[in-house]
Amino acid sequence: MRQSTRSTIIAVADQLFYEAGFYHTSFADIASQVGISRGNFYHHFKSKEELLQAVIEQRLAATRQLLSAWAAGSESPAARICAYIQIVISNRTQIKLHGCPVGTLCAELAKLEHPSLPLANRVFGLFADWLTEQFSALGQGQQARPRALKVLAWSQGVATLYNALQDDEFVEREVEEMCNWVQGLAAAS
Amino acid sequence: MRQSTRSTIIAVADQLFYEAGFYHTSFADIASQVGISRGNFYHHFKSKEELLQAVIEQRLAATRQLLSAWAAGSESPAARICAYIQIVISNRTQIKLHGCPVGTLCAELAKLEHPSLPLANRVFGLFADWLTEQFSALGQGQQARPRALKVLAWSQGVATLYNALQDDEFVEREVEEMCNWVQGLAAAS
DNA sequence: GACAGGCTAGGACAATCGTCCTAATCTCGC
DNA sequence: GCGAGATTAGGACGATTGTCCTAGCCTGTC
Repeated sequence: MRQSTRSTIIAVADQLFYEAGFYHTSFADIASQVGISRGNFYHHFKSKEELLQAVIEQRLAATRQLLSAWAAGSESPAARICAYIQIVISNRTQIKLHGCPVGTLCAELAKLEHPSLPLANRVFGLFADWLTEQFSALGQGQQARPRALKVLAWSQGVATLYNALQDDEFVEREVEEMCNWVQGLAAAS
Repeated sequence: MRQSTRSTIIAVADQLFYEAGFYHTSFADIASQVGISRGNFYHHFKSKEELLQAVIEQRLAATRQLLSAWAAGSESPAARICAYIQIVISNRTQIKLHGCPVGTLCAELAKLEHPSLPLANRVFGLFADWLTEQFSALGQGQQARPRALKVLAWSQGVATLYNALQDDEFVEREVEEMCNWVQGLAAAS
């Protein structure tokens, strides 16, 4: 049980930062959900910022693992890109309630002018680089990165609007169109 | 000078809510920028929520005025839709720093589970309805609303990613592609 | 020039925030 | 089973929050 308390704190903080925002989540909230006392925090993290860093680094690690799994699990680059696109569907319940975990955290930290903003933005970087690889493998050449960013921006926009409008058909329609577009690119190459 | 102080407070709060977020903006911040005392607030607004409502209602009024100006200023529906799309370019400096004012406020209020969230979402509704009208005038029929939401989501995604990645070329490229797509729809009808 | 009412400044208020301190408890090698 | 070090609970701290109260100022009317 050495690492357990620390990793539990990170997991709970991760979820609460997502649900309620970083700034709005207090140590009291996290402590009560973890089941530890408020003052005990500073044995594991010397500040709230250090906790945030740990949360983001855990997200980076989880994202790397997810991307590796997608890369290993799908045969074609187009199927891999569609695996990314489908995340909007598979996480729809959470996205409907709290938006995209990556986008909303980066937007909040930007407004707070928080020192960990560059670290948070690296999650976007992981997705962008991975998608760029897939579009390159699809034979898109110089167009690989622009198209990766297009897919990334598309998913952000869909998540934001889904959170606001709560329109299920909108999401399904957009996901289908986007997958069709990717498969069209694959067929043309 | 009857209404002036109240409207000054709203204008300052509007900007600060955008720059730093609603929750992170305190009465002390607003008061010091307006140049009034902190305790004097409650003569104009009986709570922070009432101030937020006034800010959102001012945004709704400003949005209606903007949309009317675009409707009056452009001949074709396609030109009107492109006027919307170009807002990402004309507001690029602010968007680069703080994201989209509409999207970031709605995302924050959703996480706070704030009672004014439905009111904030109505700003999205204004844009969605206006864009739907333009696509209808373009002869899109049943496709008008889906395409309006697509443009709305697109602008949200571009704003979010621009705020995170700070990539100027990305924005210019996306705006150009989106305008070309709209003009293509117009030519086909 | 007295008076009423809109407006303001300044501070008090309880609550909550992140942070820190200390003493008690637990765990484990010897 | 003893002692060192990791872990914990609980509370104190200064600062800040939204809110409220009160005494005074300003403006305009009779």
